[in-house]
Amino acid sequence: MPEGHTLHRIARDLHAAFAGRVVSVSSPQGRFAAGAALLDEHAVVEARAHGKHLFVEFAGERVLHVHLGLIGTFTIDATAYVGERPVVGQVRCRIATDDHAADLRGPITCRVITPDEESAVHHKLGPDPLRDIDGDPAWERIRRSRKSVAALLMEQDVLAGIGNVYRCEVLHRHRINPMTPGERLKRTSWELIWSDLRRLLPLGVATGRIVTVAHEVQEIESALLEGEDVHLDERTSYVYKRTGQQCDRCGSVIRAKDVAGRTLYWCGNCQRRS
DNA sequence: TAGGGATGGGTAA
DNA sequence: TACCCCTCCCTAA
Repeated sequence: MPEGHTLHRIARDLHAAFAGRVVSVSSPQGRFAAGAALLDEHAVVEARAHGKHLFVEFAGERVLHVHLGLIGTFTIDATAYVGERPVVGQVRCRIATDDHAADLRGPITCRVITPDEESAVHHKLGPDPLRDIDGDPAWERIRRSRKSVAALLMEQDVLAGIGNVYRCEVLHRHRINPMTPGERLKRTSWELIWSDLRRLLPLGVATGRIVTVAHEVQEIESALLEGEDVHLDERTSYVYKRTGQQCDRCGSVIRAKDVAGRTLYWCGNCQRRS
């Protein structure tokens, strides 16, 4: 679930449900009881995301900082009735009003921080395609590194919000060899990557899914332009989790390799650009 | 129906 | 490098 688009979508939904409202905050599971007590019966000012980090600002200079990790989820639902909503599973934190309930499960980070501490988190993150127009700070890091572009795209202090799916897919979309060292990546290649991520991530926010295949990208973009609801039943990718299948573009067999503990998928035949 | 792997990343060893 | 968070989805039976 959680690459950057997921967190921005959650921030958007939390903001719509709770901004300007006094909320109840609890920890049904118990592990966040002390933090919840600091936020309970305070007003939500704003919810925002930077990369995979989520911040919910409350009145009184208190900020809820959440990172979902690999398995965390944060669901926001309109409640059909007033009152206590049944707790299902291990709910670390619940934010609720009379008409909405948001349940956080399985996060790697859930803590209350100060605005200064939030600034420190932002400071450690690279530019986020959903938040920043200028990607050059990432390029300055990449062009000085001997690590592969595949590794660099995953480093959150280089570029914030990109995970394994977007990195594999964006490199395939532009025929870039994932093993190219950052210092040998062409500036034009970087510009293609950055502008493409700026295009693709908002589609992820809008649909709640990672969309990278051209005909789906176009379908969703035109639907959004028309203000229509977007409906996608098929889950497709060019290379992600397609080991052994044929590359749509050249017919070669898609390969997989563990790169720094994560599975990189790519086509060794048509991804040759640097 | 059970079991394993993953769209992450910090910390301990 | 191993473990943890303990969810969700997919596959094998």
